[in-house]
Amino acid sequence: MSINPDPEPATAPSKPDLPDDPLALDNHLCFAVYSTSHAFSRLYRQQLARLGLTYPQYLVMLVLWETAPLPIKTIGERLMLDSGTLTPLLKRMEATGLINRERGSQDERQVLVTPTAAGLDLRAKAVGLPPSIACASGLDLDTLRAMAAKLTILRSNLLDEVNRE
Amino acid sequence: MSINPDPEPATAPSKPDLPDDPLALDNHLCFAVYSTSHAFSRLYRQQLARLGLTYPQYLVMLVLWETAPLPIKTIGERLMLDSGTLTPLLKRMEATGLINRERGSQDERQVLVTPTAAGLDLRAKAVGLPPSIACASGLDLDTLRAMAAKLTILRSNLLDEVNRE
DNA sequence: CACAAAATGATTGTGCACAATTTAAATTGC
DNA sequence: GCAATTTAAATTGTGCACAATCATTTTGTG
Repeated sequence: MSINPDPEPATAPSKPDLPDDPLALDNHLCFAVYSTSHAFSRLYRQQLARLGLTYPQYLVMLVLWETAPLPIKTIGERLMLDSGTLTPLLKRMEATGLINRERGSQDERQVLVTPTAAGLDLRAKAVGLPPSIACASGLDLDTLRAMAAKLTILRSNLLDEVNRE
Repeated sequence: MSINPDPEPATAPSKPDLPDDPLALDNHLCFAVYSTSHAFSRLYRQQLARLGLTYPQYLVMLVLWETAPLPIKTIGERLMLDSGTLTPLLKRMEATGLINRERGSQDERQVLVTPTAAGLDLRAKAVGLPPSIACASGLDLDTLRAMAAKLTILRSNLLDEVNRE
């Protein structure tokens, strides 16, 4: 980590006792990502309330609006979530009438997830969200695009390391 | 959102049916942040296992290694977490012997959190982590610093919007 | 064909996050 | 001086995340 924007002023640091401490919270990129993720989640919670969706449920709908039906496995690969997360989440979405779940006919192991008519209708109410959030971000589209691209590279590198054990 | 790096190639888009769909998952910066946060969490889970810490517990220790004792309120402001998250988390940390919790003497509402000797000793085992994670990120320090700075601005803008209702 | 290995989800258990409410203590306003 | 308000934590309830494990089905190989 060690993300300290100050080039060691040596005279008037904001934290005199920790001029360039790698263990300082503010030097942790992971915390910037973690806390920004929570900030997104809170803003989406407000915006998604009227759609009756949580943020992870919104992500599932994004995937299903692109392609459907899909097995849970594919949804999990797309969102990087496992069955321990998705099985109960999808059961809640089925209970609220947004999706249907049924075993695949040619492969009985799979559970195919399909949006209901209500789930498809929700898309029209969701189209206003991305522009609204982009506006709230206060950053221009080029900056947002550049951040997403760098984060995707970072994520890929981190996951490579995780899988290297 | 609308984070599409392609300037509308019109001829060979990677997703022919969704050339520049604002509702496409890959156009959501929030998902890049969300999934990168999970990737960090998984890598830290591996690295922190030998310290007996979860990632949020590690963040609490970072705060306490900077300043202690601290009331729960201050820890929550620093990490942007509320008492509903911190109270049980700190109780678990007390149970594992990393911190002590005691009511403040001058203000009986407060619970002051202090690292134990074991909690302070853990710092020596944690110093290797930030460089290890920075290496795993595969990005140079300037890039990491720049990302953290932009995320901090983004987070601030998002939270302003949340509090504007 | 048989049968071991792999793939797909479901289940179980732990630990965050957070909204909403409650309790108790401190502060304020009159 | 004391009721009304504010503040700090705790509690309650819901919903992710994820490791570990299990059951079922499919597939690969002799």
